[in-house]
Amino acid sequence: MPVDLSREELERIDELVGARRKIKRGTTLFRNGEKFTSLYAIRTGFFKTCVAAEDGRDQVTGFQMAGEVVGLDGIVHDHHTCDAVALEDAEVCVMPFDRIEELSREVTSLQRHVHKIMSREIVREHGVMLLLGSMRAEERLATFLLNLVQRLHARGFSQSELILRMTREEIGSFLGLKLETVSRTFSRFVEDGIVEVKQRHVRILNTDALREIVNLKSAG
Amino acid sequence: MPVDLSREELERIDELVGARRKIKRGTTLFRNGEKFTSLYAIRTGFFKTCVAAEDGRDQVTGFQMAGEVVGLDGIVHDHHTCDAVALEDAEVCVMPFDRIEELSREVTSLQRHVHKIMSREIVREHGVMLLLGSMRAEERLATFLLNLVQRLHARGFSQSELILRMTREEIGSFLGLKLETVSRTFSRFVEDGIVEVKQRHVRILNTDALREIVNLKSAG
DNA sequence: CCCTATATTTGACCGATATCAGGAATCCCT
DNA sequence: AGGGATTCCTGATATCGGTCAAATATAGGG
Repeated sequence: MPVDLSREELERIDELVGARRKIKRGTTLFRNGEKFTSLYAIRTGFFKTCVAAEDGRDQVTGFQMAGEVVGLDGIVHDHHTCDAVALEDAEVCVMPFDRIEELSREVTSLQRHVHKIMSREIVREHGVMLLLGSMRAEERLATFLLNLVQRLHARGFSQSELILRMTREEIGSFLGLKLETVSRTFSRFVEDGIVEVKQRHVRILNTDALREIVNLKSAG
Repeated sequence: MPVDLSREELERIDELVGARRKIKRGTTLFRNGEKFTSLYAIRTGFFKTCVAAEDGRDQVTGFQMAGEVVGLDGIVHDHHTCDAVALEDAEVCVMPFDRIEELSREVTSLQRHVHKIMSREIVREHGVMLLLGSMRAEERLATFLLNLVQRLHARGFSQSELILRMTREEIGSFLGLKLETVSRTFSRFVEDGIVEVKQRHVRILNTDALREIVNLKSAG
């Protein structure tokens, strides 16, 4: 992860990373109610996090990929308040949180880094709230695709091609839509020549059209 | 704020609180794009925070009252990414963030406290995502009222009576509804004898009914 | 204390998304 | 490679909340 660190600082931070842990597709890294001990840096694989209401409803709160950190929800109450589920076989670095706190008292840049990670998550969630609170189905899906492809691109993957690791239902849960609406909206994008879709394989043919869908609507 | 601290630690933390600042109703504590310098602990008054999309749409991301902290969004990019607007004349403690970081390297309990505040905000936002993503209008408003009254009660106010500091439009923005829907939903609650509403003054007559509305629906 | 801007309520109608249902494609395990 | 389960697509219909419009109430500055 990109922080400016001296050699010595880097060595200190190596102490922080405990075991690695492999997570099989479909299994959980942690679950709502479990004791919080560590943050997890995703090395490989793809996760979703979701919260559940008492009545069984549940809401995907995010999708996380290599280089991202999960587990921040557990800090407040020493217990996790959401589930982290691997959508494909994955590997994470386990970073015991008391070690993180200890080290970040000594290594200023680590302290700063931890704060930024948490703040980034807060800002990301603001974006999701904007999406859920004010966008229409097409805008939500377009926003979702642009966000995914941008994050993948930052990791060296294609700007225009991606494989969805999640089902239509999971996309729908994240976007506040039913899976049928997700499917129909994909179909409309295909009709309009904006994307090609073969099941989980998506190729973006017209990125600008997606951007327009996001920005042009409503109060535009 | 409730942390266990020694006398000495308390004195250190006093250093942290810089000036107080008064914010007139309708004016902003900080704005999207402004340089981030400080977190703000609300002493008195009531705020909303909102994010804006390029096209002018905007989304209220939360309402904050005495004892709560605003400004966490600014940490990632050293600039704020939302507006904090006072909904009534307010006063805040300005806490320069570099002082916070400095002190929390020395005072473990402060470090822990800062982490918890950020994690709490993340968890709160998960709840909002669940609301926006999966609840119907009545459930959203019931959840909103229960949450507000619970927070007010924790501050020594009534469990059943509250004064809304925000407009129907702001409630609607927060809940992902139009103001007309908020108004109509209030009216339905009144018809059903669940609440009394006189403009901004709300009296909850049947808390359990509100709880049922939240829990009983959908997958219940 | 009045006056005007702002906020709220309510009605009628519309449209986007949900719901229900059936069938097709695909994946994954054996 | 086969087969069953899961996922996905699409159509018909229902419904919730949005939109447009107008009347009323209220707050707060002058």
